[in-house]
Amino acid sequence: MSPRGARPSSSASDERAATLSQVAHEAGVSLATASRAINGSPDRVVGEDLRRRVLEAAARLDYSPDANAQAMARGRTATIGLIVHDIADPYFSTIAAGVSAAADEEHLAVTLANTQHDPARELAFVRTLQQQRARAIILAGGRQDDARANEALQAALAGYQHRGGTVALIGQPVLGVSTVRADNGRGAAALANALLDLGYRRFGILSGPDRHLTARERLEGFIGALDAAGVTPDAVVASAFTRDGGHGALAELRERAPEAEVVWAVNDVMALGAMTAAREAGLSVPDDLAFAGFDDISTLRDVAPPLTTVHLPLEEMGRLATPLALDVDGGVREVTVSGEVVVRASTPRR
Amino acid sequence: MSPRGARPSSSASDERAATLSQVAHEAGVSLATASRAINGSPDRVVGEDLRRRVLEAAARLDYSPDANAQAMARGRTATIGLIVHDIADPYFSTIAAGVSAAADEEHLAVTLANTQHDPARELAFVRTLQQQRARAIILAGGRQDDARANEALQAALAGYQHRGGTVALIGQPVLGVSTVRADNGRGAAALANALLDLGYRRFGILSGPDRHLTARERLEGFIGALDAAGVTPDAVVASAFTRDGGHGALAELRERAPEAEVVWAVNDVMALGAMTAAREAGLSVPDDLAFAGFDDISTLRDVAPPLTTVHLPLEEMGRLATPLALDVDGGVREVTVSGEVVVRASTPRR
DNA sequence: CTGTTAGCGCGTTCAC
DNA sequence: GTGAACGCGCTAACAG
Repeated sequence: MSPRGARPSSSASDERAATLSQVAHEAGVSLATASRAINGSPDRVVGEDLRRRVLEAAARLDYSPDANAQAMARGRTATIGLIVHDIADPYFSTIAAGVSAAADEEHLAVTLANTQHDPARELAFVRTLQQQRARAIILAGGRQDDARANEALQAALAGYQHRGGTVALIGQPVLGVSTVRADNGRGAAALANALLDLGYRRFGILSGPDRHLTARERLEGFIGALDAAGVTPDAVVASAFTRDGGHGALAELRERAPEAEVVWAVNDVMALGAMTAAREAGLSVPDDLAFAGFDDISTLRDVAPPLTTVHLPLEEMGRLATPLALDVDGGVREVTVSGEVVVRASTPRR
Repeated sequence: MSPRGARPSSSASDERAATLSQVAHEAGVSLATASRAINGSPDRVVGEDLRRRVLEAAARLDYSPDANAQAMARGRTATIGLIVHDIADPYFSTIAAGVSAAADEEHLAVTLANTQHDPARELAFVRTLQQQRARAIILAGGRQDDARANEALQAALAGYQHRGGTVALIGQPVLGVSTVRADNGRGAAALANALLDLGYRRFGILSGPDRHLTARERLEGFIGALDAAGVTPDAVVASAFTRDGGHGALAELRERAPEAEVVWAVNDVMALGAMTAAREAGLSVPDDLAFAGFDDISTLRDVAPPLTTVHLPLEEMGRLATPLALDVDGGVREVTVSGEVVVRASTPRR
């Protein structure tokens, strides 16, 4: 193996990185001075000359501070944990992009945890992040109305917070921590009204799991608005909150609501899956059946016909969650973003 | 604030977590014994009785090992870094899901770095991950043929490796490290032949940036196959390797290749963007113009008409990269996955 | 402004 | 088997 890469000008180049004390030695100053020069604490009080000497020595040795040692000495890390249900889902990957961008600005590293929709894994990740002493945890994704799971999670988060960690949620504030939430009910109601305005009267609804709070909020908002207009949906079919959930549930919906003019799914991926299923069944969209969703994931830009939905600023939500999560002053805050109805060609006027 | 969460049975419950030595004290054993009992080093030589006492004490104190301290003492972390161009792009988020799953199995945490297509940021992340002493780094995304940027990156990676870090790429092996690569040339050629078989003779091509190696490999494979059949593309238009790149470049392609029967873009997101642009221009897909892509991102499941493409096992590629990245024995290995042509309705027989 | 000295929490030699 | 002591690399008092 020929030696490659950086080559310190002096002495032996070990397998391991140069340490601060080596830098200090090389610069002929004390450890403390080297530390101050390189880090420049709030009190940037190192003589310009020494400071320069240290920096040069560091460059010469290709010094790279050890974040673990710093974390240890400082008592806190520069890491933020992000827990999502499924990073491959555009909903979450967009949120992740937002969190990542915001974390970047704060010079924080992001540890990604992908639960694959498994509450047990979610719990395990909270513990792992606690071990890493992550400064904050952001939990993205709607909660379920599952007392046991929520209690376990809440206990784990409480333990984490008890030790100085801070937490934010993107979803529902059921856990007593700061939360970025979407005004699901209002958004869904607005969408329902928009569809009514367009002339739709026969609705088939693909709801998520009964206990999924986001699904429930949206469903209630939507049905409430229909109700106010004296309209009752032909059928409401529950399924998983995923693309495949929507895809698989369409057949039942058609059976139970053969007269439906429009199918509304509680999120976009479900709507897309259902739309595909409709096509597979030989239907034409939107002529035979119209479709609408919720979220406005970026994927929709290239879907035909363009899907009517409720726009949520997903990346922004990820961004917003970051300062909330980092907020140490213990206040439980709540930020609500509102959804905006976007009518597109998947729901033409009737 | 009412105290909530875990409550140690004994003494005061500090703001900070219980330490191993507290556990040792609580259990009436030495620090060393506690360490061995909880960790069970290769030499699991702690009496069953003591072991039990320690574990109980740990549970009572709600002990949570400090990963930073462990990393420090052990000399290595349990973290793997993942650098991607854009986590919101389905191509990368799917790879990320694969990496995440594989890392999970190895009990490694994943630090996510999102470069937003900026080489400078990429470099910065390599440094950050080095500071974190991440055990390995996975760089996903095709390289550019940019000597300066590549050299800088290569130097940074070499420094990282010099200090014991290991690296793997998902893309091209231009950096002298282990790589998971797709057989882009062969896949593209197979696609070209499939399109020829379907009766297409007039091709409009949306290539990526000239210096983008993945784009180039695919382009060359495709054109080579056309060539062998005595066919020359009507036009090749370069653009960004993104959805918007494809979307924006379609107009020029139509201008330069008005007779084209099919548009092939070097990746799916570009093809989708272009397809949308075609529709916006009033064309019907695939009747007026057929489309094909490359990658088979999951998004395609719900696109209409279904897009013909070359399937790449993206999640699997992320999975495969993980052991490669972790491989300490210094061998530069290369794994090639092959793409499989998938003909769908976006390219009907002519 | 700069240097000395304690730790941070844990793994790991060494002795016993 | 178990315990005592050292060190990982760095920051943060505390002195000068």
